[in-house]
Formats: sequence, C-alpha cells, structure tokens
Amino acid sequence: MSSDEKDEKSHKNQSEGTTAKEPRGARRKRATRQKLINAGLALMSERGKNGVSINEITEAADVGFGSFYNHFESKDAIYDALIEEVLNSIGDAIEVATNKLEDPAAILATAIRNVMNHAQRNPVWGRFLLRTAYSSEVLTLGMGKYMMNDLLRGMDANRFNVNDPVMAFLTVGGTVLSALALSIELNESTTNPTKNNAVQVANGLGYSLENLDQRTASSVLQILGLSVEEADTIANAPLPDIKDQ
Amino acid sequence: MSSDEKDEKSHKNQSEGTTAKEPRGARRKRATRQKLINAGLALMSERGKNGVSINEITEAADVGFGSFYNHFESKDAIYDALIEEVLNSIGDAIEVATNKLEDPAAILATAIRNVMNHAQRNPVWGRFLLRTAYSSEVLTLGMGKYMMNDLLRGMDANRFNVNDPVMAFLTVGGTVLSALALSIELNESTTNPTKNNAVQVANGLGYSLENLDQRTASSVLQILGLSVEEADTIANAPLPDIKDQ
DNA sequence: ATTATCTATAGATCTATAGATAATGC
DNA sequence: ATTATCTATAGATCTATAGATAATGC
Repeated sequence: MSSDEKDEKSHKNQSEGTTAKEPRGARRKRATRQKLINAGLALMSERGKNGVSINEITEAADVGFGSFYNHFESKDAIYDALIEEVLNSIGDAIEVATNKLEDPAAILATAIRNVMNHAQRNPVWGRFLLRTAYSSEVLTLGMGKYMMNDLLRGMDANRFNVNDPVMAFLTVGGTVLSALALSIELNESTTNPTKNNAVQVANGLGYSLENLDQRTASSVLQILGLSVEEADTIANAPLPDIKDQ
Repeated sequence: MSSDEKDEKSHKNQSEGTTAKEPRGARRKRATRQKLINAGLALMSERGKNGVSINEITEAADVGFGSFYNHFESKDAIYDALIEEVLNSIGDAIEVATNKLEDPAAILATAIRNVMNHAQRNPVWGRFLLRTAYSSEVLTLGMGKYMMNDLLRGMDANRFNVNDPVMAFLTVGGTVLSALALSIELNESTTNPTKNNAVQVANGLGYSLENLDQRTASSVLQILGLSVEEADTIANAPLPDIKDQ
C-alpha cells in the first residue's frame, strides 16, 4: 500500500540492480553482517567452528568486536548461519544450471559439474561444504537433497539401472565428496608448492588430474548403469550458460 | 648391551602374555597415557580437537590435570597421537583379515567389511576416522594406503576393469567413507530415538539398511567391473576368523 | 632416590556486556 | 530521536607450570 508506493517512488531515484530500495542504515547493517559472514566462512572453513575466536572474525572483517553481537548471539549462531548460507547457495548453483534440462542423466551430470566448478572458483565455499558433508541432515539439505531427487527421478524413469538404491546414493554422494576434496586440494596446490601428497602420488603414477568435474560426472553415470560412451558424451557436453554468483 | 641383559633377565621372572617385562612404574605410566588417549578419543571424535578442553579430557580419564603434561605437551600433541592410534589400528583391522587371501577382489571386499565392522563395534573409532578422512595424507596413511595397494594390485592383475584409476580410487574411497558414516549413525540410532533423518528417509522409502558392510563391498566390486553375481558372491563370503582387537 | 601423579595457581585468552561515539532518518 | 558501531572491561575459561604428595625401585 503506502509503503509500496514509497518503494516505487524511491526505486526510480535508485540505481537498478539491488533488489529494492532499502534505507541506508539497513544496507550498512547488512553489509556489516556480510563482512562477518565472509570472514567467518574463510576462517572456519580452514579451522572449524571452535578453532576460531569471535575476535579473529571481527578483526578479519574489520568490524568492532562488540558489533558481532548485533548480528549473532554466539559463535554457534554464526556457524549455523554459515551452514545455511553454504547449503542454500548450493541450491542456486544447481537449480539455475539444470532447470532447462529433461534427461535425468544430464541433470545429474550438470549438477555435479556445477557444484565442482563452483568449489573450484570458491575453495572457501567448497571446504566449508565438506565440513557439513556427513551431517545427519545430508539427505534433506543442500547437495544431498538435489542428488536424492535426481536419483529418484532417474530411477523412476528407468534411466538408471540400480539394484540397491541406498548404495547408489552412498556411492554417488561419496564419489562427489571425495572428488570435491581432491579438486579443492588441487586448486590450492597450484598456488602453494603442493604439500598435498595425494597430488604427488597421482603425478608420480602418471595419472592426469585434469577435468575432474567431467570425469566425476561420467563415473557417476557409469555407476548408474550408463555405458562408458554415453556417460562420457553427457558428462562432456557444454554446460548451459549461467550468470551465476 | 648391559640394558639388554637386564631386560633378558627380568623377562624370565615375569608372566608371559604382555609383550615383555615392564617395570610396574612404566606400566602405570602407560596405563595413564592410555586412559588419556581413550578419553580424548571419545570426546574429540564427537566435538573435534578444539571443542574439547584438556581439563575435560583429564576429568573423563579420571587423572590429575597436571599429569596430562607428563604425556603430551599440548592439545595438538594428543590429537596427533589419536590420529596415529586410529590410523594404525586400521592397519591391524585390515592386515590380519586379508593376509591369507590371494584374489584382489576378495582382499578388497574383506578389507572394506572389516573396517566397517570394526567401526560398528567401535563407533568412537569410526567417528574419529571420518574426521581424518580428507586429510592430505589420505593415500599414504591408514585406510587409503591399503585401498590404494589393493586397487593397484587388482588393476595390474587385470582383475578389475578400470579406465580411470583416479576416479576408481575416489569412487571406492568415497563410497566406503559415506557408507561408514551411515553405518555409524545407524548404530547410534538403535540406542538413541533416531534423530538422524537419513535413516528416517530410507525407512520411509522402504529401503533396507541391513548388512551395509556386505552391500558396500559388493557395490565397490561392481564399480570395478565385476558382475553383480560375482560381486555378491565374494562380498557375502564368510569372513576369515580373526581374534582382532 | 627416582619417577609419576596430584593440587593449586599465575597468566593468557575469550566471551558477553555496558556505555560512549558516530551515522542515519525525521 | 533512533539505530549501528565502536572501545573498554569484568568475569569466565583454559593452558602451562611450580611445588607437594604418593608410589616405585634399589
């Protein structure tokens, strides 16, 4: 009503882009919160919830210590917020990429590749995701929810050949997680001299570590009963364009 | 030299059974250390290294606080000792069980089933193992080392049909880890009312969660190219007797 | 006499809050 | 006038050590 009108009016004086008019003070508050979230994510993805003090977070965020409590009532609270943030952004990373596709195999492959690419570009995000990997809500939140849906859909449509659905889920999920872990380590080791010895072992044996996203997608499809050829074809298809994150 | 002689001599007066004669004081020290290790394992497997204070460990171990520093110079030090303890006992759990076998498929299946059974009987151990799952030494320590060997041996012998060894390792390793996580949760949920919703979802869909060790072994063998029938046969074979742990 | 454990505590670190300062909205 | 941020600090918690007590080994 009247607040709608106000919104409309001020919207015109506003640069487009942000969702809507928002008073300067509220924006400042959100910005502070976001700085805390970003700092918390960076620190806690490396050292875990209890390896980081609130003071470290506010320092890294360049925010006064007391301000922390304007946004979160405890360290647990910010950690929970981080989990939500990370799990939600998985949804974005997957949904946007797959909503034009119909073949369950292509959907699953695209979802996997997008999660892995997202983690490559954003190792902090990926590392934090790995921390939440074995939580008891794995099936109903974040990546697990999408994988579960994709798997069930493909099984219903007889697109996948699966005789033990529980093992199929564990296999697909476990494969993606371990590939994610390797891929993140690999990404770091291009900047750091590579202290990771999985990378060294693989190199020593002459194994390539390129294109892990596509290889992971292909492997998963093969596990689900597709032929090597078809799995490779689908897993190497160009990814749909997204203007994501 | 002279200390060797002493050891020999006193060895005779001692009851057989423990590795060798050991003065009462040294045994007491080892016992205290073991109490600290056990308490640390139980607490840190649940809450992680930094979620536990040294005082909590000594209280749980029923040991004076200051004694902690007779055995470990810091919290990091005991955590490292726990990692070593857990990773070494994997070796025991696997080696004893597989040293009579020749078929690489049977070796791998037996190793997987033994690790999973060991974690079932000892959830603290299993939970801690999961914490170390994605360390950068995954391939050269603990479970990864054995899996790596078993895989390479089977590939060399053409027992496994693998076109991407890196993905084979990630797939096998990831599958075992996620199956281990589910299996531990499942074990807890028989005592607790089951807050774990993966278990609830599976039950809701009518999926069985029994015999996960055998099903995991079978799935892994299928991934490595064995037929469903052969994989099931090997994965369900009786486990060799061990007087382990 | 030696070695291990215990209790007690100093000093460091961390959390949560109170009260002052600065920025925004009318 | 209100709301957000800042600085400063009290009190709680935690680590590491010192010194006392108890158990072992000659």
